[in-house]
Amino acid sequence: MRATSAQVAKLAGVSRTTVSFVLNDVEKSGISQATREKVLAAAAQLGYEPNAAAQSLASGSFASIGLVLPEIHHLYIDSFLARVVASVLEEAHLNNMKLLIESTADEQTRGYTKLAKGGRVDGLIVVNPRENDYDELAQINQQIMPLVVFGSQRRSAETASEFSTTGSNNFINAKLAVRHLIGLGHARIAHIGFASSAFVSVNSRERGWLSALEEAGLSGEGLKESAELSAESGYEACQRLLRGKKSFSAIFAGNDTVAFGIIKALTDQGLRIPDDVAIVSYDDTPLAAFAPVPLTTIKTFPEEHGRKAVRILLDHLSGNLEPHHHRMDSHLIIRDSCGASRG
Amino acid sequence: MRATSAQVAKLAGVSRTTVSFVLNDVEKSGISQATREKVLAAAAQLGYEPNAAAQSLASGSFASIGLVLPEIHHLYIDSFLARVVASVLEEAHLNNMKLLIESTADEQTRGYTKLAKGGRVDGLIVVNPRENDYDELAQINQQIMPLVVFGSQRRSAETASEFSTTGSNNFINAKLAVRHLIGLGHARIAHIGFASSAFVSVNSRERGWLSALEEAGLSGEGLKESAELSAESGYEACQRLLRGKKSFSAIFAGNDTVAFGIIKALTDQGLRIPDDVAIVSYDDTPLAAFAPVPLTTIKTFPEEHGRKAVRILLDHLSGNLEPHHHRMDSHLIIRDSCGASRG
DNA sequence: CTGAAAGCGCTTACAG
DNA sequence: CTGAAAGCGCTTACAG
Repeated sequence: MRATSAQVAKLAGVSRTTVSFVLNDVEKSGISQATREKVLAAAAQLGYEPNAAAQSLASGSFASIGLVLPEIHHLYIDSFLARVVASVLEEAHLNNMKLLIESTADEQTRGYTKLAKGGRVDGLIVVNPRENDYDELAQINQQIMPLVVFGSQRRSAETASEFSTTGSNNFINAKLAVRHLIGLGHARIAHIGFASSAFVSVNSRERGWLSALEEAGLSGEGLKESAELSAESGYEACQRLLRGKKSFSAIFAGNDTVAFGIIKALTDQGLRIPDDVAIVSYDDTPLAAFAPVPLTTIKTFPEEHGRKAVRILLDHLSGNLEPHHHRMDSHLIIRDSCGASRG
Repeated sequence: MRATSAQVAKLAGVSRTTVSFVLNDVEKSGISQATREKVLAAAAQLGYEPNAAAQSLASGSFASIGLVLPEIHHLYIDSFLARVVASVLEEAHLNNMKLLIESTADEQTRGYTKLAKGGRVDGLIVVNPRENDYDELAQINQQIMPLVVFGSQRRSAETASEFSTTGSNNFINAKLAVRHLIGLGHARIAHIGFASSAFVSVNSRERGWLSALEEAGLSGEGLKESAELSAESGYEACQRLLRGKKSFSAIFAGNDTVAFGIIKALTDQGLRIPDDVAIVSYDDTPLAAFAPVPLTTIKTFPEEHGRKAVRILLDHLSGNLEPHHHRMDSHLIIRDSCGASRG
């Protein structure tokens, strides 16, 4: 069987206390260098690794964080989430934390609370929750464990301070994208959301689109469709738009993946991009530059936000409970799909 | 603070034993329906969730599996890994197992053993390991905990039985892809691997390419390049190929992501696909059909393999230690990039 | 059908 | 500088 700390103690000729102190680098317990080396040697000789369950139970900490993904289905399709997972994982490991991936499959009760209590984690990072989830999340943050929301913020400033958030400002960025199209002379600008607008990130982008239009005295009436994450669904949403009564000369795509479908739908229809329809999208995923028409898109920084979410969470875990809101300036990457590059 | 089983027991007027039996649905302990309901009610009233660390320590099981990714960097770039993560997660949750994501960043000592011992998991799924890792993996499987390797198998049949594996047969599939090109009349077929050939999956595809060539009396001499996962790296690898002395009329791309870069490199050079250069690639990622030239590609089933890996692992965990090797027939999805569809 | 008690392998005041 | 001992919150034979 596996070695225990008692065996290490015996082999080293010390107590289990000393073994624990040495292996955990406890500062104030001035263990002599000689003792320290004996313990280390004994541990190495036995291939000792502490039992994580016993450690957690005794210390009250799991040394783990939970990453909660909205619909695991998203991971299949969109590279955005994968980048979040990867960056959170890296940063967690850098800080000697394990990472558990959770998802909230259940439709009615999202089950965040159960996750928090039974999740063998010390804190939670919740990616792109729904508007409806916010109360439960705030309660968890207050009563159970610290929590950072990735990818969306609450609308009202008043309640925004309940828990920490990181992520791009969807509203402002969407506005930036649509203003760019307006600046290029477009007046009929459609929008295809990348998922249900129950997701805060989705409806924030939609509101940004609308807000930019209104600012310019334009209307989005009849020019909105929703996709369901995949390029296929973007293709279909664009077809619905084409079949609609309203004409349009530009599309603000909810994200790059959906934009791939939009490009194909337009092309199949014989329309040229950007000549007949200009496109601006969102995310700057790794393939955006390799699309059939290289995508003009909002570059966000999911990796940065992911790492920052971990750091904020660790800060909370170490006692600083002041909520923190991390934003980074996104910007538009101009490629071919918007038509701007041709002067 | 959080409720404990003692509090639930007290509120329900029973012992902690009974609470444990009811909450864990222990079969043979014929708890009366009345008692059962009392316990459930008390647990619900207190919002009781068992402490996972205590459960693990007492039961000796973590109810968790570890998913070990080769280089976490891959996740940033290639959608293939994301599909594996998603499917493994789904299947794990279906079986009430938690999922920890691990990675093996360290170059020299991969650290699988440490992961296994300190990983608070009951078993491991290891994705695309390197050839060098196999001995350590076999040892873990034998001495520490069951383990399933995803995405590659050992070359020799003799040692293949040491641990279970799932994944597509890279060698055979690569051969299939290259034979298809040969069948279309191509005689100078280049290959661009998607990563270092230290990865078993990479060098298996390369061997498949070579084997198909040799079978047809062709040579691959001077026609091999390696990318590093990204579309950009595929672009550059293709440029190197174009600068080389050997001419070629077709490319077998190591995966779809790399193929996106290859398409752009060829197009930028004024070459037409498939007229001047035909392409067949590997994976059938969600965007393969939306590439500038829709990709003819090997369709594998990462989600199926991911789910199967979990099921095999659970089977091992429940005592059946017979190694299992799961393969599925892959096939070629014909789209435009190979030229076959134009008859 | 149910309870008292040992035990899982650590950590951590506390005492020396 | 180091050790004896309590305790973390469960599970699980065992006894009744």
